[in-house]
Amino acid sequence: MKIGDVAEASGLSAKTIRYYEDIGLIRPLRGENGYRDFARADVHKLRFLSRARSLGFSINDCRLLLSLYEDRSRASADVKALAEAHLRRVDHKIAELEGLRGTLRHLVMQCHGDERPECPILDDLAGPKAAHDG
Amino acid sequence: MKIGDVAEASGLSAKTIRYYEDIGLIRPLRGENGYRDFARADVHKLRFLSRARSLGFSINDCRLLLSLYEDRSRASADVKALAEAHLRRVDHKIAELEGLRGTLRHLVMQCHGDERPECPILDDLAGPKAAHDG
DNA sequence: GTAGGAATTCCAGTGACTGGAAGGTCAAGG
DNA sequence: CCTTGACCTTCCAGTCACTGGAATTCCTAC
Repeated sequence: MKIGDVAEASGLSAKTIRYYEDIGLIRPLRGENGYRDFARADVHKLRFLSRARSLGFSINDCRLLLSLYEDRSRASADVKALAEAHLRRVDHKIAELEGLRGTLRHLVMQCHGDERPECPILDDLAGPKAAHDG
Repeated sequence: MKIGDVAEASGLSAKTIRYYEDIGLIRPLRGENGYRDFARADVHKLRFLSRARSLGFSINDCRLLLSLYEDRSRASADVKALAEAHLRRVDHKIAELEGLRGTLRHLVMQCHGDERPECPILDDLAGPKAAHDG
């Protein structure tokens, strides 16, 4: 199977697949013409990677997940721990963004948004200013 | 004012401040010894940048915000438009993360997380498998 | 034989820094 | 006068996960 077909089958771009080979996530065979020749297992791995990446796992997590996936004697606890750690990171990120969204919303609401220069958004960014000292 | 003091006053690292000069956000003077010599206006700008960055505005947005800030005849509508666009990006990102969090939570809950190898998380990542073909 | 599409490699760029090396400057202390 | 140590300087490399593009080769069809 050539890289274009694999790209279509996995949902990853050919560029990304070559990159994944570069960093050692997959090791496709090569044909006589130098073209990569992907086995079914490679395509399977790439679909696995595609899904894991879409869930926001880092490449490093993906590497670990793949090795756990291929380890028939793994403990599901190891996988769960990884997923939980990632979930906590996602929770944290969401909380951070929600905080920032609150501030942004507040600022946007306060700004009348017309042709005049007065702007509470810029005033906020500029920070507290002494009353007597413009 | 030297870079260390400015770093403390602005909440940015000295490295970051040098970087901001590199990309043209600020232009501090230089003393005879080659050290940067920050004016009050520079510190003010850096605090502005620090705050804008902490609200998630990109460096490019910051550049625009700064120029609007310094343009006495700006229209607040321009600032508001920028902030609203950013707010939409944040909303979008939160929605994306929330979707992915739902999936992760679901998977984590389904995984018993013990010493056995059976793992719904890995099964999900591996994708649909034909029933007769392991 | 020629056009095209798809494959190859390699280099550079993204965003916003961060780390580290190698060296210059300054104030204090012996 | 010399050293120590904190601070400053520049420059290069690395981060993360790709992505774009150039130059070249391969295969297929007409």
